[in-house]
Amino acid sequence: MSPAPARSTRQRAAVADLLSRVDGFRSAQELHELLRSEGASVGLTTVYRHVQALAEAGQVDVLRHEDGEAVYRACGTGGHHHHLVCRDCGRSVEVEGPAVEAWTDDVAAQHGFTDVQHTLEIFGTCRDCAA
Amino acid sequence: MSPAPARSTRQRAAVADLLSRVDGFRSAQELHELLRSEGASVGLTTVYRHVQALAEAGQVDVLRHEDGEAVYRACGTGGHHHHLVCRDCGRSVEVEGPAVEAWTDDVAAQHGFTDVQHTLEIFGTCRDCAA
DNA sequence: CTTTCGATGACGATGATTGTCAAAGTCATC
DNA sequence: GATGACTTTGACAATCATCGTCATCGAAAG
Repeated sequence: MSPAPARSTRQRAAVADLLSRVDGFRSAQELHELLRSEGASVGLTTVYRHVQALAEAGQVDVLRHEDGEAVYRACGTGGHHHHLVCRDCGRSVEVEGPAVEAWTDDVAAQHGFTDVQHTLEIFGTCRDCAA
Repeated sequence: MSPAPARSTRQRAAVADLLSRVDGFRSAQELHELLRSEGASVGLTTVYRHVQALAEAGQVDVLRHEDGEAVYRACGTGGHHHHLVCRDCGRSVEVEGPAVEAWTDDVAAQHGFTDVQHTLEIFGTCRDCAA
């Protein structure tokens, strides 16, 4: 198999750049809107493709709103972490919880589960949105 | 406002009963399939309605697969708890983590977030499915 | 039994996501 | 700078879960 070249295109750069500038979780549709409003015309399909590629590459984190819509965010830390997300504005804080990691592995092992992963997200209303 | 009558119908009973017999998370579509295969004909729309009503009433738990599909399960414990879910067969174990609850509230408070909730699910492969 | 009104379900509508494929762009090479 | 091979793009159609509609059915009360 070929090592996947990954060409640099205007669209790829635009999506990656936008994600790095926004400090909250956004849906593909929202990102598409933002790009258009900034004058950078990128097809919706392309936004989906890049956002998913970045997610698979581990460069952005994905989670789901209550309604199931996928939202994306570029995170500073490359390692494993969780999020404290404002349910109003989408702004989020990256948090780590070593104790939680250990606990989940423990629980899984106790019940004979292997190949363990977990999801942990905290939702709330941030100070600004509480106004 | 009226106190919501909630009539007892064959369909309502069938959905509730099925959920109580199945020990794993199932999607509305899967539940609909199961009901049909058991001979109990219930409309898909009706399955959706009951499953959501039960979820709002706190009688079943909801979570989302990776692909965003909602899956439901009737849980024994009424209180707040989390799940250890087999990603192959959907079977799940209810677990509690008092330490985690405290930690999430703590973290949220530190960052000025209020009205806090959280989701925590552990995915793995159960012993049976590891074969 | 009859009336009343919520419950049902076939069907269409919605909305996010994915598949398709011709046209345009990128990169290595000449 | 031009060329060719191969990738990426994006308009559009297709999927798929889920929700809205509304005529019809059935449970419960009188």
